[in-house]
Amino acid sequence: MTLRLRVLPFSLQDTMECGQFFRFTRSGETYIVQSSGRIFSLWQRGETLFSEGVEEAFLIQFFRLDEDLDPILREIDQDSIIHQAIQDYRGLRLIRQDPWECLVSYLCSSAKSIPQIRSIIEGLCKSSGRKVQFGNFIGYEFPESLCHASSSYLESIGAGFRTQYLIQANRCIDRDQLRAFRKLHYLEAREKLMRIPGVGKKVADCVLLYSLDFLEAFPMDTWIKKGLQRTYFRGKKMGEKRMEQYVSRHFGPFAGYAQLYLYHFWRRHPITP
DNA sequence: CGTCAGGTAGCCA
DNA sequence: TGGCTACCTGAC
Repeated sequence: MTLRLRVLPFSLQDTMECGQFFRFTRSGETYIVQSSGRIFSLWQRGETLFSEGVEEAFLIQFFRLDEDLDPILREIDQDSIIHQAIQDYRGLRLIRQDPWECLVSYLCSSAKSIPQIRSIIEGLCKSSGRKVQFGNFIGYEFPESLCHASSSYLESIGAGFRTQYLIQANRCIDRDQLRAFRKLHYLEAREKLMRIPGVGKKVADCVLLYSLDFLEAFPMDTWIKKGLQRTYFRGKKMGEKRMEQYVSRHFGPFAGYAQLYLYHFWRRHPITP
């Protein structure tokens, strides 16, 4: 059965391909997505989002469709650069990921390109064994636990030094504990996440923003750093601390959305120093 | 063959 | 706080 939803503003392509989420494959105009134990397809025509294999309520929480995007964009629209990004990618939305899947994904992300991250994650999923089919597409479910993944297996799929992060994180945290962080204040939740081996500021902020509804989190990756330095600080060297304070004050409580737009923008218009 | 990558942790000034 | 390095590994 095909589901149709009218959504405005919404850009499926930017939302899927901006780098926040890894578990999808695209064929033509259609995306096959795996998240939270589901597998479903998505495509967009004009203002209508079509979907098969998933219920409406899930899509609404997945794409945060219950959140009115326009007022948020108005609020972060504080300068000409973000203004440009908003013009270009209006409808780019934050995806609400499963916290465990999100943590594991971003633990794999350090010093890896997106295709490499995806390949590690796919390897992990294959090891969990549970095969799922959707039309002609064969996928594998995200492992609930990494207890059965040996370190030699993790290395064989290219996890490298992230192997120990995965094994130790798996030992010390689970999905329910991650969910419980929602109740905390941002800095407190961040500090607790950073006690997990392999989780520093950047990964913590990704988990907070992409899966735990902390919209003030602003993951400082190298693209964003370069972009901020070049464009907002005229090439002047800035400490990371000052940059954090700046974006938090400049963009306010929805800074995470600003990060999403700027990141996407700078990846498409690479910074050449 | 060397360098570098969407990061973290550990050590030092 | 700021700065530097090693860490696995594959890509350029």
